[in-house]
Amino acid sequence: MFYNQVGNVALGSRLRMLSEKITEDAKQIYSLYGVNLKPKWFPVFYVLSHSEGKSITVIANTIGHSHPSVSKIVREMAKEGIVMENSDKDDGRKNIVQLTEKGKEIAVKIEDQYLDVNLAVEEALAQTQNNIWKALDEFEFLLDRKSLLKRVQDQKKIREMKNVSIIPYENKYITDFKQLNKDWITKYFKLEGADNKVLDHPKEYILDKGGYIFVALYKEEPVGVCALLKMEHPDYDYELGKMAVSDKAKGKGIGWLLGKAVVDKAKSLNARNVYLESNTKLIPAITLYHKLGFKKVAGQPTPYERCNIHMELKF
Amino acid sequence: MFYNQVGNVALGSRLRMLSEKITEDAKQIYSLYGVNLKPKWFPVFYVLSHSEGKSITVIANTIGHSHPSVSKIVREMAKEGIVMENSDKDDGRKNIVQLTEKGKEIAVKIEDQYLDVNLAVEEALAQTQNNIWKALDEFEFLLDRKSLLKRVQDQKKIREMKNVSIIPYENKYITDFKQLNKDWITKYFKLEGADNKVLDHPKEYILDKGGYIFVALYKEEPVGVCALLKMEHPDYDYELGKMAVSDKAKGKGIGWLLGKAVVDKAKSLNARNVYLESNTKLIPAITLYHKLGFKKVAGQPTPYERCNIHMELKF
DNA sequence: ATTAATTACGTAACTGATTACGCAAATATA
DNA sequence: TATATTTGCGTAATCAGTTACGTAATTAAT
Repeated sequence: MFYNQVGNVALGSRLRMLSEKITEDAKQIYSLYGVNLKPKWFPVFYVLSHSEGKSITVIANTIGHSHPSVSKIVREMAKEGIVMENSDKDDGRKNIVQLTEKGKEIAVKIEDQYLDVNLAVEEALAQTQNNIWKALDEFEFLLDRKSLLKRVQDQKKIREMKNVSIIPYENKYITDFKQLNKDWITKYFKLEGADNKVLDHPKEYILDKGGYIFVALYKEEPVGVCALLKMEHPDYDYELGKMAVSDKAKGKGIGWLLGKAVVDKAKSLNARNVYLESNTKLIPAITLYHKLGFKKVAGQPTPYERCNIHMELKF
Repeated sequence: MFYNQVGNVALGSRLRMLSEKITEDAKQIYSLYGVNLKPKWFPVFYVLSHSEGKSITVIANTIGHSHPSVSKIVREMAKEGIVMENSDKDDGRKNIVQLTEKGKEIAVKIEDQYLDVNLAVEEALAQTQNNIWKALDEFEFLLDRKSLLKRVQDQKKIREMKNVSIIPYENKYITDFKQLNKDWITKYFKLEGADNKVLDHPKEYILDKGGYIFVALYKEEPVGVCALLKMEHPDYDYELGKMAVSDKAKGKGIGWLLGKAVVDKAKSLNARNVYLESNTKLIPAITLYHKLGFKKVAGQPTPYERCNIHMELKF
């Protein structure tokens, strides 16, 4: 069968098809019992047969339909004399729907049908290994906790992370190092003197001073950079800085991989800690730093105007 | 949740709702991958990406849609430049659809999406006790073997049989005995002299001669009758006759219960066999006699014109 | 006490499927 | 070879739901 071959991508279509098949039979089942109800009326009818009048939106919410859907169904049922509509005395907007005498007669007649359908389905399900009701319950529970979309997004990220490699800086990446940083800085702030100095001469200002730079490649193309800078400070040994990830490569976990590489490097150098400066406007960056284990600390003097938050990761 | 409360009657609705939820997410998943496909196009797209051109009906049959549905989908996809249509050289009626270059590019792009969706769903399903795919397989298999309608019908019959009681004839049923028989005879044939004799005087012509009559009550109301008549014949001991079931009580297994009662009575009387006469036009009756164990035999002389088949049950 | 926001619900338009129907091409039959 | 039947597929109408939007009634805020 086609849907077994296609795989999980087509679960939606398959569910719809089974649903149609069942509804088709349902139509005939109603006529079998001489009950003049359309299958689509059933959820509304059921709600009303267990209560003394409910408003349109209340019905819609309990059965999980939109209110126009209920509105239409109620009108059809009213035409058949199964329900009657009255506006609420206290709230003129509300349309209170309840079963007529005829409707109540149907409610009695239909009891046998409930019994038979329940037994028929139960008997069938008893023969299965995987109970479809329970399967639906479980699957809906899982989707409630985390939507299909989110699950696929996560899977995408995991797969794409495999195409990302973090390598040590080489001189050929000098323009990428500058451009990637320039891009994000100018997007949110403006380039400062200190930026130009470091971005134009990474060797002199970072590497030669005992620092390190990492480059993230996505399918061999440089899409992110991050530096570990040596600090001359009594309390701090290293600083994480110049982290930049290209916009088109966002959402692949590249920032996390770069941060991890820098932190791991610092650890391997027996650093006591890593320090960093950022701006609270950069919410995704701050979130990332938290994930990496950084905590907010009181500020240090900094040459950068844009900096308004200071963080530290203690080993 | 509503649908758990309602029970099996609403399985169709519930499946549809989950299907909608999934399709909703699917829409966003496509855009996540920059693939310009509507979810509803997917089955058609999938078929085409695995073949070199197929006709509308062939696609419709493989994906289990109606052909107008495929026709519309193809037109939409053609408008987007994803597929192209050409009429078949050998058969001018056929519209052969295949992917364009653009379509093939999408087919490549979408591969990653297949992978991610599959893994995402599989990961979710791994956490369930009742696998929804397997549940669907099993349930569809069961429905293929016996439709939901048939299952409910059977259940209805079983329940209604419980409301049927088979009791010995009493004089107060004399009009029912006559009317029920008259109804079916005049519906298919015409009343004969022999009929009137027996129907007007059951005591004289049946009971006093060593025969028996049974009455079927449905909810205390007489809805069927059947007689076991003593025969004066070297080969046959008893005859099953005057079986009648009211139209409004058909499909409740009443005929079977009456037949069973008569046959059991004959057995308890140490009869060697039971004989009967009928007409091949009465297909449900003949089927019932077969179910009770009667077999066709060569005819005996009979006072009834309508009789064209003779059957015997040997103990 | 106004004014603004929210709520209830009806109408209209849209969506993704279906069945019904009709025409033309191909195939079977007399 | 002419006619009847079957097949392929497009168009139209329908169905069961949706979203979008407008209006009136109620409730909240100034």
